[in-house]
Amino acid sequence: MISQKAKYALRALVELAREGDSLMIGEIAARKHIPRKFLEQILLEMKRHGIVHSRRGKLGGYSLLMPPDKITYGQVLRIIDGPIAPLPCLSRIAYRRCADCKTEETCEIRRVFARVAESARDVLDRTTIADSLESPLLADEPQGGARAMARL
Amino acid sequence: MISQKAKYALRALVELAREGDSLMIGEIAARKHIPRKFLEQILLEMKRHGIVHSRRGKLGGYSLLMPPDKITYGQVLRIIDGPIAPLPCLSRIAYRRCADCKTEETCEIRRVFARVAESARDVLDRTTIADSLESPLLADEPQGGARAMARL
DNA sequence: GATAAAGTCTACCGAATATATAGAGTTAAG
DNA sequence: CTTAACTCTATATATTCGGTAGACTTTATC
Repeated sequence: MISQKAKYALRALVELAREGDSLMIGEIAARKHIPRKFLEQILLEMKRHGIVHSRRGKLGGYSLLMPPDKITYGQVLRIIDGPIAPLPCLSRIAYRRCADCKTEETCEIRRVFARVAESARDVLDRTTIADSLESPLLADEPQGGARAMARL
Repeated sequence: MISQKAKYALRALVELAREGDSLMIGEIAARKHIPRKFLEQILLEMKRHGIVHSRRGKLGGYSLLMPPDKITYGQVLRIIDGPIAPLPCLSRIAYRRCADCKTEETCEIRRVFARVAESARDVLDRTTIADSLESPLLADEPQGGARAMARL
């Protein structure tokens, strides 16, 4: 399960992309039903990672710093929730050996989760905020992969 | 990230499958470096779900109740860690609406995570304990499904 | 330059979850 | 009837999650 925080982050970014312009934090919070002070922390972190830009003072607000089709789900999730990999020894951003694992080559379960990680990245690193922008009613696949949208 | 507990469960099941016979809990714990009392709880839960069988008393021990190629990774992970789905509204075993989501049809992020869930299940529900049994050196695909192994 | 309204930063907090430990109880073999 | 296994329930401890609080800084406008 992804965290509530990550959901908030993604929805806020989608909202900023929809608006196309600067939005006040309170306005985003109200529209997406996100606790305002919590959203502050989230956007601040997005700012530190160069995803959004902010302006202070009256007439302040947040806006996207990168074009929506350059912001991937994977990027956002790694910032908020940390590694996508299901095992620390499979993480690209925060590799750690599994404490109780003698050698990775003979780990019985590593190869299985490597495939899970790979397919999760395949989706998350190719899907962008822009892909979530289209009207949900005539929603089509992100970029042509009809197979990917199959049942469930 | 999957939990430590799930890793223990999977490794213990692989060890039981390797042994092919009954094994004492202490023996499994020693071989796989799993805290003994923690493993007790795990195996008890596996027993409640019909995965393993136990015998009490002297000469007691645990053994698999199902053949290793019928025990999937997905099955074990759902018992120990709960839903595989990244969002509660995408879970098959524990569906819950996202509290802050008006309608699922218009949720901006749901469709993306539906694809992640699908591909994770694709791997986890097709891979079994038996697939982790082969010598890691001449490791090949789980069961011939070349598609499942496809690039990335 | 005072005020109001926005973002910034740091700290804290309660509840839940993760990772175990402890110990008394039950069963079965010898 | 003793020993050695599994069984069950409770407890402990640390970390994470989801959120609040409040003081501070910046900027537009009067």
